[in-house]
Amino acid sequence: MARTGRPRSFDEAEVVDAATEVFWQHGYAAASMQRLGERAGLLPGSLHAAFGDKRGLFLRSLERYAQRQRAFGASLQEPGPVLPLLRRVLEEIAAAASSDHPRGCMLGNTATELSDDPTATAIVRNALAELERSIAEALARAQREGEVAPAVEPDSSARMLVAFMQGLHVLARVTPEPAPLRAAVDAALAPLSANP
Amino acid sequence: MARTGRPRSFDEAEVVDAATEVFWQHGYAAASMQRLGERAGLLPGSLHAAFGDKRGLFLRSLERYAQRQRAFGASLQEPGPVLPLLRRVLEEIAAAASSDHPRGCMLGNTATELSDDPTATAIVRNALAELERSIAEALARAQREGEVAPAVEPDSSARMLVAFMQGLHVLARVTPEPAPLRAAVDAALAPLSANP
DNA sequence: CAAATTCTTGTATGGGCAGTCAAGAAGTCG
DNA sequence: CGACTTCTTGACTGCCCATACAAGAATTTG
Repeated sequence: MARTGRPRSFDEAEVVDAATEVFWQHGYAAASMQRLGERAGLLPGSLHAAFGDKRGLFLRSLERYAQRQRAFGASLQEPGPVLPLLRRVLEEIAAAASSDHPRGCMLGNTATELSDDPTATAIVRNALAELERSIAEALARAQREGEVAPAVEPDSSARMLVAFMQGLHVLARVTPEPAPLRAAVDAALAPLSANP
Repeated sequence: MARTGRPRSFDEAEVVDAATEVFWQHGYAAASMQRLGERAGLLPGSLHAAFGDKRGLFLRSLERYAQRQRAFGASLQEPGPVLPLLRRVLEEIAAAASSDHPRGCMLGNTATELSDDPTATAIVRNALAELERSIAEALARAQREGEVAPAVEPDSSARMLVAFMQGLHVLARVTPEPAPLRAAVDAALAPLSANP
C-alpha cells in the first residue's frame, strides 16, 4: 500500500467527464480512443493505463451520466407543483430540435447501440427505473394535493412519461422545429392535470 | 440501352431485404459488408458493384423499411375502431421486451446512430411525419364517430403517440418484462378514449 | 542523494474494415 | 458459332482502430 512514485498529472473525474461528452455526442463505436484522449489532453496510452480499455472508460462515463440524471429525479421530490417541472424538462428536450447536433439522451443512445452489452443495459435499465420511480412518487404526491387528476395511475403514467421522454429525444434528432414537439408535450401532460 | 451480357444471379430486392434485416439488427457501423454479403449469399465485391458502397445499400434498406412502415399507416385508414389497432401495434412493441434481442425500430435506431447524415435523417423524418399524419387522420375520423374523446387534438396527440412509440422501442431493449410496458400503453391510450 | 516506484510518451503491432481491381465465367446478340 | 458485354470471384490495398510495450521522466521514500 506504499502509494509512492510519480503522481497522476490529471484528475480522473475530469477525464471521465470529458469522455462522457464525447461518448454522448458520438456514441460508443464512433468515439475513438484518440479522440477521447485529445478531448481530455491525454494520450491513448494513458487512458488505457487508467481505465483498462475503451469499454471500461465507457461504463464509467455511462455511470457518471446516470448519476447526473438522478439529480433531476430528486428535484421532483421538492415541495410544490410537479407538472410544471415535468413540462419544463420535456420542453428542454423539444428545444434541442433547433440545436445543430442534438445528441439525445445517453441512456437511450446506449440502449440502442449497445443492447448486447449486459453491463451497459443494466446501467440503463436501473437509471430509467429509478427515474420512473421518482416520477411516480411525485405524481402520487401531486395527486394527493389535487394537482393531478384522481383517475391517473402514477406508476403506469410515470412509465409512459419515461417512454415519451426517450421518444422525444429521438424525434428531436430529426425534427428541425421545436414547436411541433412542444405540442406533443402538451398532449402528453394535459390528461394528467386535475384542472381541465 | 443494349442490356446484354451476363445477367445478375441474384434478385436486387431480395438482397435489400436481407440487408435491411442485418442493418436493423446490428445498426450501420456494426454491419460489415462481409456480414451483409453472407446473409444474402453474395461476396462483398458484388455488393459494391450493385449498390456503389455501404451507405448506398443502407439508404436503400432504410427506404425499404420506411415503405413497410407505410403499410401500417394505411391500415389505420380502414373503417372501424382505431384505438384497438393502435393498442395492438403498441403492445407488439412492448412484447418485444421478452425477445432475446429486441432490435427496436430501424427509423429510431438510424435517428440515433446517423443523426449527422442528412439523407438518412431526411428519410427518417419523412417516414415519421407520414406515420404521424396517418394517425392524426385516423384519430380525427374516430373522433367524428364518437370513439375518441372530443377534447383530443388529433395532430398533437398523433405526434405524442409517435414519440411514445419510439420511446417504447427504446425501453423494450432494456426491459425484461413486457407487462410494465403494457401498462404504459394503457396510460398513453386511456386519455384518448371517449368511454371513460 | 540514491534507490525504488509509478506515470508519460511515442512507437509498434495485429486485426478488421470498406473499397479496388484484374482475370475468368456466364450469359446475349448477330 | 463467335464476338461482345456484363457479372462473379478472390486476392489485394490502404486505412483506422484498440491495445501493448519499452524507454524515459517525475516524484517519493529512506
